Parts: sequence; C-alpha cells; structure tokens
Amino acid sequence: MDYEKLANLLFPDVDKTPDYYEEKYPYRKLSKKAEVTRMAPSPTGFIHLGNLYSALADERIAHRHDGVFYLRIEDTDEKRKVEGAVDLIIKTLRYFDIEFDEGAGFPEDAEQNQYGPYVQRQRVEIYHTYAKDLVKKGLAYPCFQTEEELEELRKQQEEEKALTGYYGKYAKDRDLTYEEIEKNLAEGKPYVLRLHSQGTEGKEIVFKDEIKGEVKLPENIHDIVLLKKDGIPTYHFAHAIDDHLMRTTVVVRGGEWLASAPIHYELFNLLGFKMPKYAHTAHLMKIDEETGGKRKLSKRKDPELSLNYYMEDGYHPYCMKIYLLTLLNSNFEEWHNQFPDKPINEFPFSVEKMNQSGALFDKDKFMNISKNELSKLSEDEIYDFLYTWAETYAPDKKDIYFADKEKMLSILRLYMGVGMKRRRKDLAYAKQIFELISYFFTEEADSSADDFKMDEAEKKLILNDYLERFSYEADNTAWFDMLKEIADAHGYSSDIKAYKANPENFKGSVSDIAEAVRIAVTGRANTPDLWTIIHIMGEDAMRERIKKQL
RNA sequence: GGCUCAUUGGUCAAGUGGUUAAGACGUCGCCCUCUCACGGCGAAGACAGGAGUUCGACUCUCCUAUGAGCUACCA
Repeated sequence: MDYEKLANLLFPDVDKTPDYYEEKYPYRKLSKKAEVTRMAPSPTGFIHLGNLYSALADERIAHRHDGVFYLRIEDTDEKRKVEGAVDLIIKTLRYFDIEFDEGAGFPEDAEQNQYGPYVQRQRVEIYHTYAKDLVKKGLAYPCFQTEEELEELRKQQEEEKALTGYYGKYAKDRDLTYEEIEKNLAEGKPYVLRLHSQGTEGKEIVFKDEIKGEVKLPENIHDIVLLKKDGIPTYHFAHAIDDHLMRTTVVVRGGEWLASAPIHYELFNLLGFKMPKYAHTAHLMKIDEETGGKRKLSKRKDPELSLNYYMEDGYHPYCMKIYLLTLLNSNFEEWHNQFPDKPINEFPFSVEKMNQSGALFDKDKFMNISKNELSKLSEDEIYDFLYTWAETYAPDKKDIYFADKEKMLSILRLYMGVGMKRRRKDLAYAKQIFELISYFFTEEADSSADDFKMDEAEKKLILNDYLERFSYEADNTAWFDMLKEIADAHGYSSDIKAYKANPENFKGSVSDIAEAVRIAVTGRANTPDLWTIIHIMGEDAMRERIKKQL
C-alpha cells in the first residue's frame, strides 16, 4: 500500500504539514514552575458546581506561578451546542472571581488569542493536517463499516466472550486495498478515520497521574475513531492535538478519563508529542435520595447544584471560593485560619494535595464558612453586596430595603455586631439576610414567626405596663432596668439566677418580659439586641406594634 | 462480563510501619447571657471485612465486600 497516495486521496485539500503548526505555536516562554492549564467545556449552556470546582483547580495551578489559564471550547459534538454558551461561561466564572488569561471569548486579533482558534470546530484544518500525516505513516486508515455492521460485530464478540471493540483481527477495514478504498469513496460511502493501533493485547503501561500516583493500565489496542464521518475529530484526537499545540502542561480532568488514558498515551506517542502531566480529579458527589448512595453530581438530576441556584440565593462568591478550596486542598482550611488576613490567592495550592475520592457537598459546612467570612466584612461591603444582588434577584425588595441607607446600615451593624467585642455570625446569604431583617420593613411585626408563651391576659397586662413606663430617652441599661421593674411588679424575678435557684417562687423571669416585648415588636422570639432594634425602628413604630397586641 | 480507581467518626479530612489515630463542620452537655448570635470548656463518635509480610500494621501484599468510573462516529 502506498500510504502517501492514500493520504492525498483522503485529504486532497490539506497542503500544510505538522511542522507548519509546530512553528506557528511555539513553546511558551514561561518560568520553569509555571504551568499552563485549561478549562475545556462543551458549550452546553449549563455550568454547575463541578465545573466551577475543577475550573478553580485549573486556575489556581496556573496562577500559582504566573502560568496561563485558558478557555477552549470543545464543540465537537453537534448535539450539545447552545448559543451564547461561551459568554455564559466567562461571565459565570468571572462572578466567582476566576478570569481566563487567553482563549475563547477574546477578540480574534488579541494578544490573548495567539494559540487560537480555541473553538474546536474552527480547527478542523489543523486536525486534518495531522490526520493526513498519520495516514502517510500508515498509522490511520479509513473505515467504511456501518453502524449495523459494528453492532453485529459487538454481538459476535459478546457471544465469543471476547473484548468488544474495533481492534486487531476484528478491524476488517485495516486491510482494505487502495483500489477498494478508492471505489468506496467514488460510491460516496461515508467513512471514519481510525487509528491503526500499534498496541499489543496483554501489555501494560504505567501511567503517572499527579494525584493518584502510578497507575497500571492495559495498553490501548483499539482502532479508535480519530475523525468522525463529518470530518470532526473525536475528543481523543482533539485532546492530543489541542493540548499539544496550545502547549498545555497540566491536564486536569475528571476521573472518568483515566480509563481512556492509554488511548491518549498511544496517540501522543505516535504523533511524536511530549505528554503533558495529568491530574485526574474526583468529582463532587451527592447523596442519591433514591438509593442512599454517593454519586457524582449530575446536571440533569441536580438542578439545585447549578451555579444559578447559588447566585439566586445570594451566596457570596468569595465564600463559595473558600469552600471549594477547602474541598480541593485539604490543608487550605488550616492555612486560612492561620493567616486569615492573607489574600487567598497566596495559598500554595498543590496538585498533589488534591482529593482522591469524591467529596460530598456539605451544606452545613458551606453555611458555616459563609457566616464566618461574611462576619469579616464591613457593613459597607455587605451593603454593596446585598444591593447588587437585589438589583437582579429581588428588584421588588430593592426599593423597600434600600430606601433609607442609614437605616439599612444600622440594621447591618446590629446584625453583624459591629462595635461589639466580637462579631455576630448571623448572616449567611443574601436571601436569608433579607428574610432575617424583614420585620424592619413591614407595617407590623412578623406574625407568622413565633408565638407568645404567656396567655393573652398576662401578655396584655405586661405590654400595657411596658408602654406606660417606656421612655425613648432611656439608654440600654436604663431601659433594661425598666424591664426588671416590670418583672418585679408582676411576680417575675428580675434576677435570673434567683429565678433559676427557685423557679417555683416566680411566674418567670425578666427574660419572659423581654421576650413578650420582643415578639410584640418583631414577631420573633430570637433577635439581636432589642433596645437597638427599637431605636432603629423608632418609638412610634414600636408603640403601634405593641398596641396591636392589646 | 472486562478494565480501573476508591474505602479513617454523620460530613470534610490529617496520617506514608511504632501516635492516647490530629483538626474542621454537625450533634449533645456545661459556662457566659434579657432571647438569639458570638465566645469559652467538655463529651460522644472512625481506620469496610479476612488472610498474610513484620518484633510491630490505618500505613505493605493478596482476597472479599461495598461504592464510583470507563467499556460510542458523547465529552
């Protein structure tokens, strides 16, 4: 067989050689430690937590030592394509403070486009050049098998209990003559381009994974498809060419790719490429309600783990980043607690420290982190964050909550414990915060929340007395002393300890008095300092709310 | 079925032959306290199972179990 002739028959329009591209995309001039990573999503128009999780890993690895983090769009599968997906990806990641250094999304003539195009469908010329070269070397051939024939083959192999797939003696079209190929082509028969695998059955390769260490895998023997019948490359072929030509140094990808590593190993070898480092990551998992087991996040089954969900509820992107980092690198949390003031990007992120097994997304933990981190912000920062969130996610509330900036800031100071010895940690996410402080912005107390513990008559008696004695000018201690007086006057103990020592001597304690007032004013049994609440709300509002209970 | 990876408390996890098996979240108790939140102190709670190797195994080997992934002209 004259492979040269076959190559020209198959790719008459390809006039370039691999050397051309090798020269066009030279090795990057970066320091030794610098790594080049990429995020390579399909443009499905959907990003979820798992995507963010691995994008963050990529980004940290690249930016740890001034490397490059770029965006490549893997649109080789027609069915998955969605318009505007690239924009969505860039915007979403930007929301979480992750920026690309180059790749899709940058203008064509931009400096950040030097290794482009970064969209695979715009790279077919490149793939075909390498494909032609492979054909020339007798390492690839056209395969005219139909789906039915392949299906037939699979059945036959299953019956024989043989390994399924197109390989070795089963790869009939390996031996097609030039004339046969020419004839098929002339008849317009569709074909795919297959790799002529050089692997031997039973042989093993030792594959080094940056996270898992050395893994023994069987050598690839399959004549895998390089170019689909429409001339578009499969993931495997595109991966080899793109990551080589874009000079990727570390490929971070999901663990489901580990099994196909032998294919990539062979491909890189036959193409004469130096292999990048690989890091196969564990997926974020969740508990499956039906089976009770762990399983990987699925975009179809787990809409609540879409990034939109977290944006809509108003989780602070910084908190999300912190949480994901604690999952990604187990020593991050310790580092962050040790140096709370250091920018988190200074954390020495390491590939080796990444998890081997999939972690469950722990909402409690995330909540805890959110509360902790928000408590470190200033009231102005929280104000701005809430304002921005409300603009898009709660426009109806925006006008109400932000009508009076000073009032809002006072409320935030109250809830954050600004000025106290220690900050409070009540605030977790925007939606929850709006709910938490809602009673400040309604006509009356939140009647749906908590009920009074004392009976109607007693309640009215106490609240009446409270209104009579109340003085707006009284400071916090004077005001509380007044509550104690009420307690004493009605058979409650003004001294909590005395009450606890002999509860049978009293109807209750001053805390019951405070609670009655608290519920009357706010509708809730639990709030921060009541005196401050009253003074933010104003005397009239307070009196009105209490009168409603009489 | 074949191949691969994983398995330390409810969750996330330190740990690489000798430890009282860290720490964080959660849970519970106590203290502080007008409630809540914060903070402090404390408690319960784990090496999937079985064989080896070894003076000694969470750590090494093998087997079993369980879970996950791959086995496409999808990525």
